[in-house]
Amino acid sequence: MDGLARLSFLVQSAIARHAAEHSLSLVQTRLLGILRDREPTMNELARLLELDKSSVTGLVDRAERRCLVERIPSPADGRAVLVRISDEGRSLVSQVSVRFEADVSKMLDCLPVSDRDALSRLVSRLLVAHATNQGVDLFATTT
Amino acid sequence: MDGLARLSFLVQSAIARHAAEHSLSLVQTRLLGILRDREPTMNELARLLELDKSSVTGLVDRAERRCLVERIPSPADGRAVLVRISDEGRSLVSQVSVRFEADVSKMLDCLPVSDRDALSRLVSRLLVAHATNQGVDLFATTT
DNA sequence: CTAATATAGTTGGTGTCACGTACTAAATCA
DNA sequence: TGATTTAGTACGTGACACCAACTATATTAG
Repeated sequence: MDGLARLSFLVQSAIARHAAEHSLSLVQTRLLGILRDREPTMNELARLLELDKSSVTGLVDRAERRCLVERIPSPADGRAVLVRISDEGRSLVSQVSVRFEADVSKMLDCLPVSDRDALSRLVSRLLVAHATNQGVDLFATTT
Repeated sequence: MDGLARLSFLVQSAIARHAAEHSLSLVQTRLLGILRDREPTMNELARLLELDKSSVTGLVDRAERRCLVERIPSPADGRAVLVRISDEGRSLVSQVSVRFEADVSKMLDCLPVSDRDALSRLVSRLLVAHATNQGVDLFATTT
């Protein structure tokens, strides 16, 4: 299934294109996307992004320099830091997201509605399937 | 349709994981994937990868240093250079591709066969749809 | 309660990757 | 033939990713 790979490159480049309109990189956009509904520690962020923790330090540094996110000392753990998205960060990522979704809709326009629903259902199911596998993987690798 | 974005990150990270087993980056792998059935000039390569031509120089430099590709002077144009994949490059990319496809099949295992076919059909159709749009875009921008 | 260990995060060094600009050489146009 | 376009490279900069080493806080053992 080579098609999935090619589709993923298309999707990524669409996101990157809209992100670039706001001088955001793909990774910065992904960071902000994750922070929309979470306030994780650096460590959790590294796990969510599948990055080394030292990579996350630089990522958050650059985002913080642009006032897109904020480091908050964790009240629960003196070592830990919570990362919180700023209003500006939230605004930027939502603009990118809106434009990207417009792109996707346009691309889906050529499909009949029933196919669109089918696709949506299949994609969700794949994500769920992966999430469970991921759980297993994590369990396996951390043991 | 946030799902498509998340799926694309999953796919990319799966490819990256298998590529890393052979010390290949995602971009290097993509380069080799493109070269499997083509022998483009640097310029065409830049268009295929949607990169600046100066970026392609470095990309091919690093691949050539590892003997994964070869620069061939174009017989038709004294300025141009053709990029050809080597046997080793072909072998590496095919190994990555095999493992990735195994991943995908495993992920698809939890879907009924009819859904798998449906997904495959939908993905192909999206790619075709995009290709035509892309064609239009290219026509528009190059005119 | 202190000493050993584990954990959270940063720092510094290296390499990949992407871009813009400036350049060389070959092709094309006038 | 002289001017302009085109293919590719060189160089400088910055984002990004990793590893190894380090600091500081937490946790655990004795």
